[in-house]
Amino acid sequence: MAERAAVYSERCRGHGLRATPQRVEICRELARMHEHPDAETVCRRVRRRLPGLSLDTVYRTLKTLEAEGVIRRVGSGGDRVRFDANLERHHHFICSRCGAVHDFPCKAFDRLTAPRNVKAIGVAHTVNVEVRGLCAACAAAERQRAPASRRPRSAAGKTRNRRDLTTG
Amino acid sequence: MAERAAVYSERCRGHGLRATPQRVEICRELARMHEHPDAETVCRRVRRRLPGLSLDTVYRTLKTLEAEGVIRRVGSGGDRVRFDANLERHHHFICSRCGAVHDFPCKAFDRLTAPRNVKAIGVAHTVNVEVRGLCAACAAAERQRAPASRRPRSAAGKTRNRRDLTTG
DNA sequence: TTCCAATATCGTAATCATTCCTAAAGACGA
DNA sequence: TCGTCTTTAGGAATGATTACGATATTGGAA
Repeated sequence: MAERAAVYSERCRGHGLRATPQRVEICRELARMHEHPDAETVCRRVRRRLPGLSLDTVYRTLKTLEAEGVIRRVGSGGDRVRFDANLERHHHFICSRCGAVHDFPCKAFDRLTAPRNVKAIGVAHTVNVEVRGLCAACAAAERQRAPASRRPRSAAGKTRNRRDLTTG
Repeated sequence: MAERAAVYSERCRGHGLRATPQRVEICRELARMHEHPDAETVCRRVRRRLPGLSLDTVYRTLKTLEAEGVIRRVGSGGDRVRFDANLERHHHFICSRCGAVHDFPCKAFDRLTAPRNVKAIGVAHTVNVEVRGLCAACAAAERQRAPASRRPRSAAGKTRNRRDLTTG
């Protein structure tokens, strides 16, 4: 545990950042969470150790870590930004109806490398696969809505309550 | 031209949606644009034909089209959501520094299919690859900032001006 | 063709995540 | 120890997105 803190201190310094307790604890918490937390969730959880932590600091730190390539954003979300600090390679399933993001592992996808033509665009660091479709819940709702026939005359998707649907 | 409108009318009705002129024109404009426009850009362009178009309608329509799987969001963006209506298969390069999104084609990636374990999550529709790294501009800026040494003591990325950096 | 209920649109106001501000205090690293 | 970077507090501002009430339009039935 104590060693872990040292690990993240080193990581910060390696990126030319001061290893403040706030940054270290935010990093530790991110590494521990395998969900896709938003800034407020991170703040809430880190506050258990650093009660005075300000939300502003969390936003600043997350932005910094993203720019350094330590974490990444996920979900193409509209309402709130979510982050992914899962360092193991994994891929994403995104529900185009409710916006939920689920991780899944895939050895075959892990082996993919960027093709040559991306050199013209920039320097590639990571390659990940994004699968889109309907999550189980939305697919069930879809079947419910149109059991066998084609169209129930009304009631399109009503895409409300997009928040808090993202799970790990 | 006139036929095109009919095509999109049909497409709307095929999804159980009323074929209003607003929707039809928004669809046509999206199909024509191979960039990754945000809602406001779409609105601005469609207003050349439908001057009274409200921004609210654009937002609603984009959300509806996304839920129907006709278009998708891109970029994991924080500030504004951008959409991708490019129906040909292609993949994305995302700069983790400035957030720019670039398309690139790749036959090998086009052949990918969702692995079996996603069945537990939901029903897959599309598979796309996301490459992350530094775009040419940001990579150049990085070299400039730290020509040979390691760290210029200060000045982290300063991720400002994230907007309008997304190109097609 | 005309009518009607369901739906979509408009214009504007409200919402809400995110960022910025200042000053003061604290902490890191050399 | 010192200088500089960071954080805090506590608002306040920003700006994209969405909700709201009134009005207009659509698609199918009479």
